[in-house]
Amino acid sequence: MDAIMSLCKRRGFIYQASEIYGGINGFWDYGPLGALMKRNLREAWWQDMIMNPAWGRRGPNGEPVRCVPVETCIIQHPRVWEASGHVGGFNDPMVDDRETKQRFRADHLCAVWNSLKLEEHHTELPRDKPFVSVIASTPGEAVAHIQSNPKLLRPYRLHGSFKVSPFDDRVWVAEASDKDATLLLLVRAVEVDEIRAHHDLIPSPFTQKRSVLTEPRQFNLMFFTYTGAVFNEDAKVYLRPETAQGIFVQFKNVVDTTRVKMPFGIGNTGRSFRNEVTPRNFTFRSREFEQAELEFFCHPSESREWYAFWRDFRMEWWKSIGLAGDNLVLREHDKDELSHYSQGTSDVEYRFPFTAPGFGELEGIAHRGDFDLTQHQKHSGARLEYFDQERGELLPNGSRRGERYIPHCIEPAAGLDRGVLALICEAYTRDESRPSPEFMKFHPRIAPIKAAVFPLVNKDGMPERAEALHAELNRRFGRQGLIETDAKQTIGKRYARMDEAGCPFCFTIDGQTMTDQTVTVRDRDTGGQTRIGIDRVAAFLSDRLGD
RNA sequence: GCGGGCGUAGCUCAGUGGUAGAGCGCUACCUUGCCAAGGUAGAAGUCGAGGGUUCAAGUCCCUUCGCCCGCUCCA
Repeated sequence: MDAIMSLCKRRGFIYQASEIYGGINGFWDYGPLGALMKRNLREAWWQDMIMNPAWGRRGPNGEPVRCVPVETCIIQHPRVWEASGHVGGFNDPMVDDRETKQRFRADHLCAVWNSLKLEEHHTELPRDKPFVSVIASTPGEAVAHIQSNPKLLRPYRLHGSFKVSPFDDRVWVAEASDKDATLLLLVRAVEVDEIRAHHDLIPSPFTQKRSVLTEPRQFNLMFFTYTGAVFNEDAKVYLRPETAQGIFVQFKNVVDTTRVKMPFGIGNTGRSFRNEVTPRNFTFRSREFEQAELEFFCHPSESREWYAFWRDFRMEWWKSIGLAGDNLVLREHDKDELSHYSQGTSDVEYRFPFTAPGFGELEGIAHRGDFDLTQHQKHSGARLEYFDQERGELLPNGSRRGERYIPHCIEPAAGLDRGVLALICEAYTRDESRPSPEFMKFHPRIAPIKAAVFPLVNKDGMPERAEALHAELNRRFGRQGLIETDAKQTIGKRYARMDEAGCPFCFTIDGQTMTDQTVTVRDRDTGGQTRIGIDRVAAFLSDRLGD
C-alpha cells in the first residue's frame, strides 16, 4: 500500500488536502491524473446508469430500463434529515466502557435497583447504586434481557425466577427471591443526565464493573453550518451525509414534470460529508467524498426482481471497468444484518491491500421498500404516492382503472472515491523483469492518459510527424482524456513514464514511418509492438476506447 | 477517542548536540537511437509546526498537526 500511495503522490493522482499547512485529517485532493481518472469513472457511471442504463438491456419486465438524472443540493431543509433518520441516529450521545472499549447509546441504558420503597426511586436516582445495567431502550426489554441471561444476577445469588409487573411506562418491578429472602427489584431507564452526573456509580452493561464508563459524549457524524447571518439553532443546517435523500425529496417533482412511467430510476451524483470518528486507509474513509446513487422505483410486486437485476448488473459493471479479478466479490447481507424495512442488501466489495484478507465496501445495493418515500410523506405531509394508469382492472373502454401506491425502491449506491482507489490498487502491477517494473494496468476507459505519440528520435522530420499525429488524435479524443506527446530523452524512459501513468497505447514515429507511412503501437501490458498505418491510428484508438 | 510506530528534497531514505546529505526522479545541453544507457550542468529543504533547554538543536524536552498499525466507530 505504501508503494501505491507513493506512486499516487509522485505521479499526481492523489494529494493530501492542504498539505503545505500540515494536511487535514480525512480530506484528500486529486491531482491532474487523479482528477481525470475520477471524471472517467463518473462519466462511465453516468453513461451506463442514466444515458444507456444497464448497457441497453431489458429489465425483468421485458422493457428497456429508463433512468433520469437530478442534481440536488448539499444543504437541504433540516427536516429532511429528521425524516431520513440521520438526525437522531447520528446525533445521539454515546457512552464508552473505558476498559472493554465498547460503546453504546446513552439513551439505551436501563438499570436494576434493589428497592424497598417504590415511590422514592420513581423520579430520582437512589442513593444506593444500581447493581446491574443492561443495554435496552425500554424497561420491558431490559427485563426480558435479564430473564434470558440469568447469570447477570448470579453474583447476588438470585436465580432466574421473577415475578414481573410493569408499574408504569417507565418502571417495572420484579420480585426475585433466593433461599432466604424476597427482594423487590426496580427496573427503569437511566436518563442521560443521570449518567452524566453518576457515570462512576453505574455499572458497565458489558462487565457490570463500576468506574469504567465515560460521560455521555456527542458524536456528530453530520457536519453543520448556518444559513443567513445569524448563528443560532434555528439557522442550523447540515451538509448531506448521502445524496440519496435529494432524490426522494424531489421524487414528486420528477414524476409531475417529466412524463416518467413506473418503473424508472433517478440518478444523483455529488459530494457528501460525514464527520467520521476515525478517517483511515487513504481515501477509503474520507470526511468529504463523492457518491453516485441511483434510486430505482417500481411496483412492490416487481421489487425483488429489480433488486436482483441491479445487484447483478452492478457487479458486472465494476468488472467491466477493470476489477475483473477475484479481489471483487458480491456479498449478500445476512437476515440479521438487514434494516427492518429491507428485503435484501448486497455489497460489492473489493479486497484492498489494507483490508486484505478482508474486503471493503465499494457499493451497496439495497432493497429499501417504501421506507424513504413513506418517511418523507409522513414528515412533510406531501402525498408521494404514484398513480399507475397501467395497473388495476380492465375497463370496458380498454383502459385500466389505475392503481395508487407508494413505489418500492432499489438503491445501488456507489462511492466514487472508493472506486478510484480500488481501480488504482487493482491496476498497480510490479514486474521486476521489465525495464519499468512498476506500472498501472488501467482499463482504457478509465485511464487518464488515453494514448501517447512519440518521435523515436528528435530529428529527421520525426518530431513534426509526431506533432501532426498528436494534434489529430487530440482533436478527436481529447474530450475522453489526455493525449500525450514527448520528444525528450530516450524512448525507453518515455515508455516507462507512460507505464507508470497507466497509458495503454504509445504510437511511435520512426525511420520507417517516413518511407512506408506506418507507426509502431506499443502495448502497455505486454511491451509488445505491432505496426499499423498512420492513417489507421484514429480508428485503432476509437476501437479500444469505446468511442 | 485509547495504545503503539513514524514525520529530513517530488519519491525512497542516511544523518554521533557543531557547515543540510545520498540514490532515484525533475530541468537544460551533449552523445546515443525501440524499452528508466552515459556525460556535463542546474533547480529543488524555515529537517511537519510551535515553544523550551543549550554558546550551539534535524538530533534533547514539552505541546500540537499529519500519516501508518491495533482497538473503537462506520448509510
